Amino acid sequence: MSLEHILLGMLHDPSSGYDIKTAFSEGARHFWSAELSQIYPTLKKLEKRGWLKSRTEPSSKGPPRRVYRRNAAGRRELLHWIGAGPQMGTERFAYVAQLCFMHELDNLEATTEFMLELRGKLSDFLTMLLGVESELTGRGQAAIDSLSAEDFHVHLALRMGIHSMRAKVRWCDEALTRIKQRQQPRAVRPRGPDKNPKEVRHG
Amino acid sequence: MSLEHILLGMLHDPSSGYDIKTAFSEGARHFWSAELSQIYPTLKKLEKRGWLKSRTEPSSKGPPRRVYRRNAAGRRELLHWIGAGPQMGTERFAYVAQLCFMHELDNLEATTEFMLELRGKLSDFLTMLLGVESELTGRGQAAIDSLSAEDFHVHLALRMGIHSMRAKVRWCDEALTRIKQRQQPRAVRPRGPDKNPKEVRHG
DNA sequence: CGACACTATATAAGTTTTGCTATAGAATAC
DNA sequence: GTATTCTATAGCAAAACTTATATAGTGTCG
Repeated sequence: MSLEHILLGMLHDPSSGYDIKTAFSEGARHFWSAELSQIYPTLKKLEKRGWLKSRTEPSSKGPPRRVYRRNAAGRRELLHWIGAGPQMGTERFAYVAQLCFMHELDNLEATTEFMLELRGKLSDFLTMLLGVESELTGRGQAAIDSLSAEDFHVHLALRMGIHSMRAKVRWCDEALTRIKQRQQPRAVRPRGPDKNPKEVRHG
Repeated sequence: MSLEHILLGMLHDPSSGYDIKTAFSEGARHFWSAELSQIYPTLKKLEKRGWLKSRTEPSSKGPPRRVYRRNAAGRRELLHWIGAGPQMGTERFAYVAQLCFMHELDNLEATTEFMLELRGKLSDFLTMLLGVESELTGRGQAAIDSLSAEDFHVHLALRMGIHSMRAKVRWCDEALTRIKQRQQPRAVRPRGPDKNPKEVRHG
């Protein structure tokens, strides 16, 4: 189970279930996410297994917090997990399946609208990730060089989300171009080698 | 539930649970996947709900096949799903979490090894996707222009996987470069504006 | 002909994840 | 002063998903 190990990894610094949920809503969102109703029982399970220790802390702004922290056994388990090599889970993208099936609509306008909406969402996500990056590395290459070992690795991880989102936004643009091209199949091809075109309008 | 709708989408052409599993193992793998033990009960559920019809067919190489096909009600449900706009599920990448936590190891050699192994796996996946693409569009732009509406949309979907995988392979390369840079922090920066370097080895 | 691999369907058992609901103190808005 | 929102924990039901196992016909290799 990956969530168990991800919690172990996050609990180097002590934090509550609520803190972890907050982390998933912010920077960590590009690689994992979980609901509170999954986080709380998992924390309990990990403590029962002897990988975490908890204590209650008074809170200035709400009910008392139960703060968990990883112990030596938990660290051993974490190292075992990351030592087992990259874990490749199944990637699932419902929107790609939706796109696949849009041929049933028999007009490309719906596909265009779909891709535009998707582009907006992906682009918003990219913007968020770039914001997280500039918080981390703000002042250019010099700041990147002086990151702590932890932030260096977090930054590497963040770069994956940025590369991936940028690629997906570009994919949307490519798709929109292909759709336009298909809607006007008789248009001139830019800089084609054919000097005697036969399919051009208004030749 | 997405799997239900994905099965509805795939069952324009009649096929068995086994056929669908095969599709998930091949081209469709870059956007969804499911086990037989999840596919069979879902097909039954969809038939009970009146969205699919099934019949048994004799098979030349094994026990009789139960072949499902979407009906008009199933098509309506599918169109409703794709009309609701892009469904953005939670993306989960255990390997990015693993990378995040590798700072605990206090040496970058493990990180290098990890990224190299990951690069290999991602690159293999990319190769597979490019193979599927060339089966679909083999003979260049002309072949792309003459795709059926269905294959056109499938190709758009496939391009997402290709863009995304390519970006991830590039991310691995970038990460490996950053790691090297960090291991030799005193090396000359290429084409820097500083004409009087102070931190360069061997002058 | 027996072992093995492949095609095909099916179910049981268990895990993982989501969604909804309840409780409750503290801060903020109207 | 009441309503809403934020912080914080907890439990339950249902959905989604995985792993393991069972059955059975068919072809093939030795």
